[in-house]
Amino acid sequence: MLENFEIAKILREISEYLEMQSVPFKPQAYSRAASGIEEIDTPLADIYKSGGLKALENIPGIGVSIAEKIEELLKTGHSQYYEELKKQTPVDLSSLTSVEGIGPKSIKKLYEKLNIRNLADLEEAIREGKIRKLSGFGVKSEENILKSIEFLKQGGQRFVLGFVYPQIEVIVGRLKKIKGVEKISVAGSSRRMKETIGDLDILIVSENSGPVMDFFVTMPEVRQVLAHGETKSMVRLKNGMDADLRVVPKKSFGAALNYFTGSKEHNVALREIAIKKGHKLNEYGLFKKIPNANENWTQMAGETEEEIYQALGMDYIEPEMRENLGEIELAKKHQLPKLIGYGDLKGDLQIQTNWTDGAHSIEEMALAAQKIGLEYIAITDHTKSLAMTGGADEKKLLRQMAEIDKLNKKFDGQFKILKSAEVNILKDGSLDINDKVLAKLDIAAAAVHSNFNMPREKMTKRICRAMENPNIDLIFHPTGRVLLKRPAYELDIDEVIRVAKKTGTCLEIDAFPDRLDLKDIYAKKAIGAGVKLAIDSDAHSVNHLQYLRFGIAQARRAWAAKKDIINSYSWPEMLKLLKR
DNA sequence: GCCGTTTTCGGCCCGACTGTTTTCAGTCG
Repeated sequence: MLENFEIAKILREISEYLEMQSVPFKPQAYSRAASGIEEIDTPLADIYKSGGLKALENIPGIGVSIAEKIEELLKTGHSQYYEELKKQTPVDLSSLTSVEGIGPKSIKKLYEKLNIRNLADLEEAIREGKIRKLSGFGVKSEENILKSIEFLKQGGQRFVLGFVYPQIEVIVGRLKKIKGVEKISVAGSSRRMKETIGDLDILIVSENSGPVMDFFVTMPEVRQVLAHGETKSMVRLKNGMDADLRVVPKKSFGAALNYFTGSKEHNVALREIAIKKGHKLNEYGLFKKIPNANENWTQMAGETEEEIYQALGMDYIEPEMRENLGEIELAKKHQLPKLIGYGDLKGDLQIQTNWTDGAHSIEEMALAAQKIGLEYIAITDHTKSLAMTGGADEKKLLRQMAEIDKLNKKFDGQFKILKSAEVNILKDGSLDINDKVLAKLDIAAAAVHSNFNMPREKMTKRICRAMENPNIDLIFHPTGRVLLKRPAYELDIDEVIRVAKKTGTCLEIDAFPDRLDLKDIYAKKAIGAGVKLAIDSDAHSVNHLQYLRFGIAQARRAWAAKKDIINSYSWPEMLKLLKR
């Protein structure tokens, strides 16, 4: 049975094929349907089973025709319509569209003129100088395509943590329930909450590993079994990610967890400390020599990580900090910062609604935020120069403010909606909303959404000029990167941090999984300079609020304490921290 | 192909940028 993401992917490809043929309006319809499907947590198969075609049509963006195509996909695993389209242009759409600057029309031309079907074909054609001869392409296009392919290659087979996290939780949750599984934990970069991960490592303690392993290799997510043993199994999942499961003895669980969590650099440093003390640290435990017994070791610690760190003479180090960037020295001196916790946020300062490109109303977003325990949100719809989103002009912003006043009355102090905006920073650093209206907002944020290819100095000046505006409290996603897709624009981050400090402007950690912007090391720099940060979901729908977790993780990787994050304060206290 | 506190038919996010062109197609957000 096809899963939601697989069906969404097919609909999205249909949209791109229709785009190739310049079919009007249908591409957007298919693309919207795909987005609608990505928004829902219930499997389409279940929706269809319980309510048939009618239930499918209730999903936003899905009508009679697309519902029938989903029905066909669920029943047969195929779509005639999709396959007809694919036959006309049999190319690897998802990889080709991931090249920056290449869209459906170019893909069609490249296939028809040069028989290019995938990235390898494309790269070869460029090396042979064939692309520049096509009308509409030139030397510059070749250079840009090549640059983008190189960037994609560097990403390799990595996955954005936040996007695969739900699947990880399902797998771990299921394993946890198996009889005889005493302990379970993810390890590796997923436990350190790195922004992207290469594979998934899971450790368990169980007296009887056979049935656990059997279960693991036959999970519905598994595409291929790479190894299936008593203590270790490896599978490749349908999404292309590898997952390893190891069974370890109870007395070694902490040591194994420490070893497989890494980072490698952190582990090497720990092992050196052990050696200096005359001990030995490996994935089975921390051992000391038995006097007078040649090469005989006895275990000092290993069942938990805490006892290992303690035995090495230091405080427990949170996984997010284990990069050997000074955390070990602090742990020895008992001076580790108390990191902001996963439940410490009281508000969310970047929320999009259906006033622009969000999926839900202001009230729906507020209720969803309240449900996950937040006390306030700021509504930050796009502004007018971002035309594609229906960005707000001054008039529309004022209308929205009135609407928010009404809603706040309705919430009657139980929840607070703050008036804000994601104001667009124009090419010269000026803003597309006038100061008079900006001053009326509770909090205003600014961000760059266009002209990414500016020289470093110009881009730095542009952002700094926005920060000099007394009405701008916060800069959203300050470096503009999109993980595995687009690098950050050229920017002097030290200068941006300096001006942020000088002007009292806050910087954001955008928690959206493929942004995580500022990234950990920049956020750490900002905190070090005394700049306050905000952790925001950048939610475009109620489901996105859960992404806050990944922003908090990034902040923890940046050694942030609660006091460094403005939205860990109640809203009246938070407003007092702003420069306005 | 979808959708309706402007509509069950007639609209659909649209302006800027890039690199190719000599006035514009394609892509992006």
